[in-house]
Amino acid sequence: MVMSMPLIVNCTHSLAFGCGNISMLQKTLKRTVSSRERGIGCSMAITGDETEAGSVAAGDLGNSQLCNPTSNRLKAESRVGSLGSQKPLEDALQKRALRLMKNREAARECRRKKKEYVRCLENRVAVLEQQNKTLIDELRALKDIYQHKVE
DNA sequence: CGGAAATGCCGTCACTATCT
DNA sequence: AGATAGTGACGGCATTTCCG
Repeated sequence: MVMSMPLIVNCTHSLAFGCGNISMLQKTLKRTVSSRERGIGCSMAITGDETEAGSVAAGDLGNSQLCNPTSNRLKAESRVGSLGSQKPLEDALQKRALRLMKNREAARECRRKKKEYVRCLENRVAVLEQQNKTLIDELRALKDIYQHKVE
């Protein structure tokens, strides 16, 4: 799978819309644009052996779960169910709960991997900077020796 | 010391690539 | 074609840092 990483990972979200339908629409529109605008990326393959066990918080449920318990999709699913018996509704709800749970775990894993990837890159930068420093010193020493021989 | 800004983490949604 | 996994983007909340 081809993955792209934004160059700037963190950003502060200063605009605060609610959790209602309008905000969801705005969110969706904004997302659709922004995800296509992004052209620059870098592959997220971890090539180093500098791995580290990520500190993943235990799965306590967050706040935003309470924010929008009935999304548009759920409502649509519920509508389908309400036309017939109760069973399809239950199935839809169960299916949604399962999907959310899986996605929650996937997101956790994704973040863990991303952090590990960033750590690897940082380690690599540190190693390369050290190597660069060493090589510069070596070059300086050799130049020095050469200078003395010429004289 | 209190409020604002910054940062970190989380859950969710939308989208895409891949699998079956 | 539908199911699934992975991930970017977003908003919300908690905590930390900064500054008047």
